[in-house]
Amino acid sequence: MARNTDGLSRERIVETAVELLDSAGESGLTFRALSARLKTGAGAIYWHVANKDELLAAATDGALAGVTAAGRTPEEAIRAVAIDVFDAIDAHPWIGGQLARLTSQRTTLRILERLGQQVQALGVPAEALFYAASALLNYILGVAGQNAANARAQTWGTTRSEVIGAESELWASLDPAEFPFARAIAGQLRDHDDREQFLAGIDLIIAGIKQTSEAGTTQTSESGIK
Amino acid sequence: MARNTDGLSRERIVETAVELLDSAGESGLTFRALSARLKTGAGAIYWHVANKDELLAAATDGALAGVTAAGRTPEEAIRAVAIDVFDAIDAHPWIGGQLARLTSQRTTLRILERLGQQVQALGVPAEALFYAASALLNYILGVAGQNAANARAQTWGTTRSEVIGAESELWASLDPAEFPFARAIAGQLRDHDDREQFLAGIDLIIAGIKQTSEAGTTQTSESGIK
DNA sequence: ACCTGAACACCGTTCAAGT
DNA sequence: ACCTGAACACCGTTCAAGT
Repeated sequence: MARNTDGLSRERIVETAVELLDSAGESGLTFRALSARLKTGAGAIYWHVANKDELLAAATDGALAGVTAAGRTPEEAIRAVAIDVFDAIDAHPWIGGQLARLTSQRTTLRILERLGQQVQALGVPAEALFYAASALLNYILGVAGQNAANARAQTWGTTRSEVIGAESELWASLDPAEFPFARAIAGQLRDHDDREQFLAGIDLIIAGIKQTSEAGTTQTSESGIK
Repeated sequence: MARNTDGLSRERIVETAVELLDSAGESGLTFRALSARLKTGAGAIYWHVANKDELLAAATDGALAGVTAAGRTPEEAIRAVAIDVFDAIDAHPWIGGQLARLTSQRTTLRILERLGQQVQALGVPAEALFYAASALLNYILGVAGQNAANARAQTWGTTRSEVIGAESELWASLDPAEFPFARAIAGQLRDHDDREQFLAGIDLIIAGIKQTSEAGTTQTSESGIK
């Protein structure tokens, strides 16, 4: 490593793309901006990277490479995987948008693998494994997408708590006949913590997985053993 | 209604945008294509619609206006909401991508309201309502995003089952040391039904919500009553 | 083998000018 | 009040030409 410091390389391109995404957001990554920062021509990048989608996938893949599954129990390990993904998105909000678009199947497959191994360790019967693990993955991807959308909706000077505060007031002022629920939880929206909310959802799914698999068979039986 | 058949109107613009999205996908909606179909100038649309984001939000909102919450039990009603969203995405794949981007907060708020009312009916304690309902919403949005991504990855002539079959074979051929889980469930991936998988996830979350709220307090107590 | 940079075929959006 | 359509300021991608 550390060879070829001056010449262009896929590694250096992806690295610079991440810098651009971190500092200027999704819309900041441009082949022109990228080539300017790399002091090269716009077309040169295409020698090392097929197109923008591949570049984004590589950037996402790199940023999530460190997702592990440490924990003394399967439950803890599942939470650890989820937290790793959450923290990565927190540090690089653009990851959320990419994950939700699935352009990087390799990345989601790796996360699914980590989750699935722990779901297996939970004692879930073989025929229920796929649905259980993918429920966790889809939930994580949903939160990822929302976080990215929230980050995108901000930018213009406002802080997160200002946005949440305004949204909470909006909910509190809705028509009581049509939106009783939103009104009732407006206060919880204002005071909630994103990470706690995220983990509460993970815990609900884990609880559901454990309970359903303890019950012996799922409601949709006769589908596994044939 | 049915007035102004010839003149441009927000209604007619949104309607035509949906046609374009349905027939040509997300990339098919262009102000040039739209104005050509409406036999008007590209700039005329801006008189009725602020920009493309607003147009997409209006299209998404319209396509999901029919989401209801019919069902004899809260569980059934939650499933009904989820199925309505799933079916709408199935019919108009571009909705998934929009929902995951949250450009249409009104739409997601309405879905959250429907889900939340039923979660309330489930007997969930007040301080756990927000997390429970948003877990369901985030899961639904996650699946929505994945469906949209799958639809996007297809287009080029291949059928859904061909794509799934190829992916299943890939999983089966992965390194057993690194991807034991993916290998184990490759068959389930091949044979699974998208709707059944989606509903299985909903059921897991419902089971988790019921079990956690029956237990009296959640792990994260002391946060609600103060 | 790798890089340059002009050119191509698009975008969303604006805006003077029309009716 | 509403519409026209040329123009602006961008995009991602290609490709002849260079080294």
